[in-house]
Amino acid sequence: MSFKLLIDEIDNNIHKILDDLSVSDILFSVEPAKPGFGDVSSNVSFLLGKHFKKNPKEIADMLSEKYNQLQSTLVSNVESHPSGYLNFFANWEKLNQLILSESNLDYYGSVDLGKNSIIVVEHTSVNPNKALHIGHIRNIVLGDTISRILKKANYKVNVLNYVDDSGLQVADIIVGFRHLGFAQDPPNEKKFDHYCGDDIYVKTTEKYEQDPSLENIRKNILKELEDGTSEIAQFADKITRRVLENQIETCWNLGVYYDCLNFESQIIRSGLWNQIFEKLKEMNLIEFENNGKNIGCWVIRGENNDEDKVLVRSNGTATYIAKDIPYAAWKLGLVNDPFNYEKYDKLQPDNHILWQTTLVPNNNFKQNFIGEKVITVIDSRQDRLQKIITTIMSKFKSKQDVYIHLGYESVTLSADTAKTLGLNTDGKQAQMSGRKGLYVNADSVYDLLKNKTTDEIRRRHPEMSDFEIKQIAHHISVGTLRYEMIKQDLDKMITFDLTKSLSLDGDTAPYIQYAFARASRIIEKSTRIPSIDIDFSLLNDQFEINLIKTIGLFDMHVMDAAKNLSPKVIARYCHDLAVSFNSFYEHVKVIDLGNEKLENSRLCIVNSFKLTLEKALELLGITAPDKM
RNA sequence: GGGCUGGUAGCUCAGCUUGGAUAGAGUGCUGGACUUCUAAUCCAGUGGUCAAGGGAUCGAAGCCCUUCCGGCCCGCCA
Repeated sequence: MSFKLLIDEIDNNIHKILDDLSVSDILFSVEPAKPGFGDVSSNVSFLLGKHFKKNPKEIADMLSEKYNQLQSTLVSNVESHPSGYLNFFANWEKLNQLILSESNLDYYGSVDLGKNSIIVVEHTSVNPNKALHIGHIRNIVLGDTISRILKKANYKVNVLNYVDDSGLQVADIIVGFRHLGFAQDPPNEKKFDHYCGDDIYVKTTEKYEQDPSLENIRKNILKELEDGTSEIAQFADKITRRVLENQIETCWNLGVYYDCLNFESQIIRSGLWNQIFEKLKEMNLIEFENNGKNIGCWVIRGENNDEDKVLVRSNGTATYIAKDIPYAAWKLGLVNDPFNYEKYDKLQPDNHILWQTTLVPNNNFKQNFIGEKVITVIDSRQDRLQKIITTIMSKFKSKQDVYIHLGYESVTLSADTAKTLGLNTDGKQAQMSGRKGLYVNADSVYDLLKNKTTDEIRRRHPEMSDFEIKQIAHHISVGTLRYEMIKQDLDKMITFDLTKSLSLDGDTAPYIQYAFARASRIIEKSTRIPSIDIDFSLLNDQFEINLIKTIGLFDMHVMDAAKNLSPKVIARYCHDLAVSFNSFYEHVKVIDLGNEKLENSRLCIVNSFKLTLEKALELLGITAPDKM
């Protein structure tokens, strides 16, 4: 609680006044004010004006008069604005102290939305037959950021990555390895996932057009993958594990970690589908078609104008969507867990244990990764299928909102970037396609960013060691990439442009990180240890107050972001913090003032800013270096 | 054809969930600020029929309806 204390006080007092007027059931707002309108505003006069059929301004006059007679701790004055708004001015000497003290605590910004309940977040979920491209990164960064925010909102979060290791895309590269003569090891120490995606997958897909007999081979391989016993299946398993390892390296490099890897092949072989199939039949959620175009199939009826969806083909096999249902049910703990768990071969860089499912019996302690609620991060092209799963899950659980599909628009390539990949689009943006080789790999974007930032740092700091430069360049590159992926709303398409993505000015992570580095530098140079044992009355300059106010808004933004599953709220908050600080920095001197008390007071703000920004950036998975 | 979704400054986007003040950022362009705590910065200027039309409201970028334009989805593929 911080700025929220002021808002709560005002909210309570307005309620008291309304009680005196014998008015209830008015849902007025009490919000941080726009610049120039005090510190907090309320629209209560408009709503009350409606109630009493009076001019809002008259009501505001009456309310401000009544309010000023009340006991206030944190409000110094209330004004009625000619527009009808009620504007509150804070007692900053007191609020300064509250906010600055609070911001020094470890849990600053934490809110209790989750009440320590368990929630599953599934993201990434990429076919292990290629390297991660920039489109996958949006999913991964979104999922990771949401997980971090939910943890801050007091949820226990289980992060899952569903590895689709038995689909058609995997079959494709196996065709390449086994029938088109691709060597098992990549040339020139190329990363294995890049080799599989850039070379084998693309070229194998091209060959299908020239040689239709390959289609049959592919079909057979797909079947063997699902059975899982043949030599081919074992070979495929080796290949997909190797690709997966590379993909996970990319994720780890971006600061993304998981709790458990789930393998589609194991879900299929576990027999979970049969349990679910019976349950669907019992609950009359699916129907057997005796005639029509889907004769002989089990279907789920389409809602409003949607077509019926086939779950079980007339030959008795389950379709893609059907396979997703048992997994969704597993995540919610609606089926008996058929899995055992073992540790992933490598330790995650954050030292957090990564588990993976296995069907092989072992003596390990049984892990538990299910949740009372599930969030599945998948792009919005799957809205329709996800809606079917959402409906089924709420019926299984007899509860709404237990399964949440967090959809987002996909990442496309700008016309210029498509051109550099050999596709002329007449100035239009282009959908990425793994099949056609039309994508930008995440690793390459990272490398380009790192080269650029390394040059920049070297230019600014000729004295720095290569090791230090590389470390800083890493944080800036990861920050830049992550920030670009979440700063806009989920329903907005991201048009990725290689050149523009390398921009480090303006509304970017480096801008924010730079503000942090400036703060670090002030504290370092002052040679004093920041403390909250200061004279708060000295902090009354508009730039100081504005910065403290922004620091005080942290928890409210965390709440907003968690409630609405909207990570961009935190991105914008970090940017706001940096803007407030940069403005402060340009106008207010901190060290060498010849006034020890004032210097201590200002140093306290700088330190609070630094601590708060660090926590907020952590929610975005971004690290701010002390120098850059 | 049906469904979902977007349209706000030259460009990229906030604001819309919960209607109310002067519609905000970044970028671009123009000009200014580094012997000073790092100029990856700051300050100022420029730039808007909030896609169009209608409706309900004292009041609409926001709510309802219609239309236009863009994107995506609609297989016994995954």
